[in-house]
Amino acid sequence: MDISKILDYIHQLPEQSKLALQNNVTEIAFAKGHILLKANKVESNIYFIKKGLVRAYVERDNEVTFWFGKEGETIISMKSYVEDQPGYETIELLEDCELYELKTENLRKLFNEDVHIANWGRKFAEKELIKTEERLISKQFKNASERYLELMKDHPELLQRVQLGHIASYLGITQVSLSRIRAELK
Amino acid sequence: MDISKILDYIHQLPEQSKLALQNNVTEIAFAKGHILLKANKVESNIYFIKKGLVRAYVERDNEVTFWFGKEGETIISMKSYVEDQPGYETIELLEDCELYELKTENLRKLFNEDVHIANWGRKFAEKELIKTEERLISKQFKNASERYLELMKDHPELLQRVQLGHIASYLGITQVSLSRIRAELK
DNA sequence: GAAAAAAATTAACAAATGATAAAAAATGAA
DNA sequence: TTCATTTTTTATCATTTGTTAATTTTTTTC
Repeated sequence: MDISKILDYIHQLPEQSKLALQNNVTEIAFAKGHILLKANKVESNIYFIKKGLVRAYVERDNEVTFWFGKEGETIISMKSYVEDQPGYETIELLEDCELYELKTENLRKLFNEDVHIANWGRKFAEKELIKTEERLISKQFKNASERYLELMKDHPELLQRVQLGHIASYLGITQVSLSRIRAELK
Repeated sequence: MDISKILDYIHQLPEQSKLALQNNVTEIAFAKGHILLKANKVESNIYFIKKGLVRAYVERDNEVTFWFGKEGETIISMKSYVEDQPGYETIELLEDCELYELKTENLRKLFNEDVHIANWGRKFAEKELIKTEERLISKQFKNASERYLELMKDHPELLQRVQLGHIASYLGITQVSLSRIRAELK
């Protein structure tokens, strides 16, 4: 998905504002397995995914995957981006990826100069917020197998592209539990 | 908490922009038990809490409380505010409340006219996003009693002001489970 | 302050999920 | 292809959380 489409997909922008953003973006590619972003560091770039798939995880006793990003989606260390503080997430590439890179610093400048871009940034955060809130609510009153079915319905392609251990972690259960759930559904 | 402080608390605003917002705000009060916002309706106002306490819940077989708002916080039906669609949450007043009311329509106008207000709105969504994401992650790798201890640490006053059934629901467990956890901690 | 109503706790048993280990299946490298 | 490695499944038992119902405590109302 090319950058112009990605930007508009987040929120429609006037041509001039879109160009201002595009002028600050550079293309970059990494191989599967690459760690794009490390936890506990202030990250100074954000990325848009042109092609490929990544996951965000938090490291504890085990790794907890809490987000998958694919074509058209945006990779951000929220804490870095919002509060200039070290982030809690690590981003790992699950496939070879082509990315668009944008320096946070430049984006901030644009936010202050262009009301359309400021509102575009607002829309981005608001949409992400709704998605996250819906997942939280789903986690609160659906059991593991309902959440699995929901994921199958909403993002069937993930099950083809991501190994089950990561899916299980994303659903908040162990891989063994997920295997059991899948067996029961047959 | 008065409106000027609430607005700045979300994100510092130039005096003129703050006044523009304040000019669109009216004060209003409701009694404990009042339903401020109903699920499945498009809501045309947002509210800032001057005084009091509210909860947001989703209705399923049971009620699932997923948010508490107190002095200084903002009451929004996210779906209404962001996508002009009926929201999923109902807002109930847990105490007598004094609120500041702001018409979504007027806020949208201000977002398009004033870059400072647009960025203020962006910051609001971003901060809420981080809070929600942290709760999601916490839900993903902490068990019920760890989540209870976390809530006690971060928001001890809630335990004084909110009945345990709502707390249990917020933590994603039954009230009976919460009682058991509290008994074990003694 | 007593009675009624609501909220919180306790107990017993059921169901869901976790932990560990072993086996089977799939994937990748030589 | 074949061997080694990784991923997934299966099985068993332990732990956590849910369900229901009864009891106690707290709050509200008259």
